Amino acid sequence: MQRSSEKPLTRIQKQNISAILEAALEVFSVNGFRGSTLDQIACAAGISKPNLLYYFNSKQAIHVALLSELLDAWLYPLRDMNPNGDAKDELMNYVRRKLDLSRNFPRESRLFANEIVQGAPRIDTFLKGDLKNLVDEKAKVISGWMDKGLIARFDPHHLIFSIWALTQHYADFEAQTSLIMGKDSDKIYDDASIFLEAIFEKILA
Amino acid sequence: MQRSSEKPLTRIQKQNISAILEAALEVFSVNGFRGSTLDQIACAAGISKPNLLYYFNSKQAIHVALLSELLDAWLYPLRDMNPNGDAKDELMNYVRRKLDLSRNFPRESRLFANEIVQGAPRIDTFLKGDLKNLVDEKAKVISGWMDKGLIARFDPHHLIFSIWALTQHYADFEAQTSLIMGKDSDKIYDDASIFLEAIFEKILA
DNA sequence: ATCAATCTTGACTGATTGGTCAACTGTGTT
DNA sequence: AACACAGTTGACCAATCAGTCAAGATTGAT
Repeated sequence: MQRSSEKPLTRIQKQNISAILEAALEVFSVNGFRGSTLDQIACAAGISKPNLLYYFNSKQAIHVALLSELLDAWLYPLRDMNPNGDAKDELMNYVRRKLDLSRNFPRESRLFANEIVQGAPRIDTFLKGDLKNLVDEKAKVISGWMDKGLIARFDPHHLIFSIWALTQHYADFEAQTSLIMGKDSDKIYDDASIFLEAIFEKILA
Repeated sequence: MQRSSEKPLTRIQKQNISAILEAALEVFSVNGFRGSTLDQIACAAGISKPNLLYYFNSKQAIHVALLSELLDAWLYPLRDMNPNGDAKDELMNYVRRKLDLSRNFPRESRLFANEIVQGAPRIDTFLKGDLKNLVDEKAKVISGWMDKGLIARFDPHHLIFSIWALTQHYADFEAQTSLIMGKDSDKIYDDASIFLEAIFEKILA
């Protein structure tokens, strides 16, 4: 089956493809690409391995499909930052939305983290293309806000990186934080939300 | 060969073991545990695979040896934080030392990150044992500083997490930051150092 | 020089895994 | 009912990989 064709999907196709992607996300985000097997994914999706390969031609094809789905959602909150909005509100809102993304989609965050930690072999064109452009653009916006004295002056790129680092940490390193805190991650996110709100309030002031 | 015996190591043993660990660090930190092969490690170490297995009984044994080496170095800067020192200096110093660790030992940081992202299967006893104890102890120290009004009040655990997140990000996500900034990572670390210095100055005030 | 212990490796093995294929079944359209 | 096509799978294959083994090479103490 060629997933590139333009025919509308049948009921069974929709159902199986989404089951496969859900299963693959679960498996890839825990074991990484090389550490995951098609049998695991097929089993988790409730179908046979040949049937899985009927919908996706290769293991890589599944991985690519997952990553491209993810990258859109990933960019959205930053893209949505409004240059004409209130500087501090826009940034605080970005922090909140990014933390919500970690809370609600930790597997996606870990899938992405796995990919970057290992040198981003499959998404470097995305990183130095779409992502770089967007970040450069928003860094300029933030820099403009700093020029007007609406928020404190810092390197805007590193300010963006710090938001990423602080919010993703709770998803990517959840195993660590929850073992150290001895709490389930939902309560940790509640505290994290208060903490991040407070420090960014001070940073931006 | 049993690595548990107490005999002193020969010249050849020292040489080969350190070559193996160096090679394994390089390979594991890029490919993860399951993504790395003994052939890769043996080749990088300049020896044959059976010879590698003469020094370490299994792939896991190499991994465990690397991780335990790493965990000591990992704890050191936090353990070294002096309860009787100047609160702000001690914390700023911890940030600096942690960033230096990322700059000078990015492979170790990525090895650790790989392990945590995948749920910390092999080091959870360390996390909820030694690490938790140390973090709890230092959180109390920080909390004491906050009580005395020496630094601003926050959840001390999350303050520690934020230092980890911000400093490790530059090692673990180096692929991302260097592609977006279009600079080599050494220059990025110079800017990161200035940025982190500035924001923690504001956070702690 | 000898000899025992250490060190080294080519050639294997058994298990796992990504992917194929031919044959079979289910679906929906006429 | 009949038929074309979508969907499904057991059995298989070739490649890869962790780990073994027996035989040979090196080392260093005497």
